Amino acid sequence: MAKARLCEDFNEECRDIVEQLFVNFISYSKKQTFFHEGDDIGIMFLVCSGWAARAIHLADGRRQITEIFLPGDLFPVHASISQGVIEDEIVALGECRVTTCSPGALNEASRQTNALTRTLWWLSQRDAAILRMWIAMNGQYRVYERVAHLVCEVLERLKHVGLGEGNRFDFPLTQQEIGDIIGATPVHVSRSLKQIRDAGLLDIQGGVLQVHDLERLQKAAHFNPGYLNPR
Amino acid sequence: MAKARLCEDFNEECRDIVEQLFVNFISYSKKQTFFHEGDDIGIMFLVCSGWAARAIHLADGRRQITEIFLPGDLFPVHASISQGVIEDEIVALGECRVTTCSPGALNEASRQTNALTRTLWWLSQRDAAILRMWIAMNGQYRVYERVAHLVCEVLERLKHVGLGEGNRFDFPLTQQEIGDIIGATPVHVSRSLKQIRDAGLLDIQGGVLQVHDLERLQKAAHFNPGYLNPR
DNA sequence: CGGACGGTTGACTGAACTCAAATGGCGTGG
DNA sequence: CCACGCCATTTGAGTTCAGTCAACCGTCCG
Repeated sequence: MAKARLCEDFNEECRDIVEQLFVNFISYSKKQTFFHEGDDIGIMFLVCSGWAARAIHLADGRRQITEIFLPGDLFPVHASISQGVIEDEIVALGECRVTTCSPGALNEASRQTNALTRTLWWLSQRDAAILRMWIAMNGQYRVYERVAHLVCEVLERLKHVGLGEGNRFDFPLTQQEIGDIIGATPVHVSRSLKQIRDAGLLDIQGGVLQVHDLERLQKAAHFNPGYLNPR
Repeated sequence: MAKARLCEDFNEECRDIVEQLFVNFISYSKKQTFFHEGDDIGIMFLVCSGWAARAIHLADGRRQITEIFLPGDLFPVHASISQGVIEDEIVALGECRVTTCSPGALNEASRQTNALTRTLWWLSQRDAAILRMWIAMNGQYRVYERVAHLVCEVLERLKHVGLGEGNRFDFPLTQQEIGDIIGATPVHVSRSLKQIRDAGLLDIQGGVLQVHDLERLQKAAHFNPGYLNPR
């Protein structure tokens, strides 16, 4: 979160307010579930480092990751349990450090600072746009295109918060988890990654992803970053 | 919208406020695009009758419908144009009558009425939950399961606003449009619908869908309505 | 009457899944 | 330090699901 510059409205003032509001630090370890017992209001999380994901557990045991949270991302956690069954959970993908804040405090601050209001609006719009794009990805794209698109999106999002320099970034996902995001089996993810690797577009080694040819990768993914910058 | 009772918080007071705020009626005809020229803020639409959809146009010409708006649904429209290309549009599916309101007026009213605030929160939570479920549908389910799930979801949503009595409702979608929602070709949608029909689960005739065996349809769809009722 | 459109059906193709086995890294415990 | 087991990944072979191409039908509308 060091040099986050999410959107145009996120200025120094915003940063200061956020840093004053989000004070409690928590660390989650790989596969640990974010949990905050029975509160109706929920609690706001801001990712400092590492990745987290929201996942749906389907009736037949399959799992779908519906959102990933990268450094700088803000999201509410409130238990989503229906008839005693956890339908919707948030889980750390690798080590993940976050800070927290009550939604009330954030709303209060937002009432007093227009730039913060607009930043929160921007974030919610962007998150919704990502959800819609993932619907399109899963509905329309081939598996290797989805893998490529995911990488492009993550890289673009990381660049918004000053990470991903040299088209290189920490990539904690297993192929199983990639499959849970794009709706494919780990076997097919492996094959698709091999295709992309063999085409010289990227490499993954030791949890670090290096994009070699961003332009061709984006073309292969039909990636257009417009949806990540709502106005 | 006659006897809408969306969530617990949507009471008589809310209904009165909404009826006072949303005064301008507009009708859109089949395939007509919702349009409101160059405003940054956007404008709020409330569906009175008929269906509308938000669709993404992908680089290769394919189309993905990412949201459908049924009677009682509230959504903002603001031009989503990047580099002169329409990426995201809202279009009528059949005849669609709506009312409009400025977001500012709605926010102002919400500041004064807690029940309205909570209703708006409930709506946004539910919409996000639907987006996430659609990601899961497109990622994990077989095409005939997706078709069944879509019907279950629509029926459940219609029942929230007092429609769908007798498990019967107006269904304006073409098979092409169903395919644009669930990520399938119209040919395969036709086959899947035939399967579902032949199993005696539902019938579509003259733009009216009749569910014959809701329980078995829900089972075939792995449908669990929990996500449509955020708390 | 003719054309456009939506829906149905068949034959074929191709993408992605399943099942299965083998590899290699990594951490734990002897 | 080594052996072992676990986990993630890779690869192969066969199957199934869904897409493509194409023909045909019915209806609605100009």
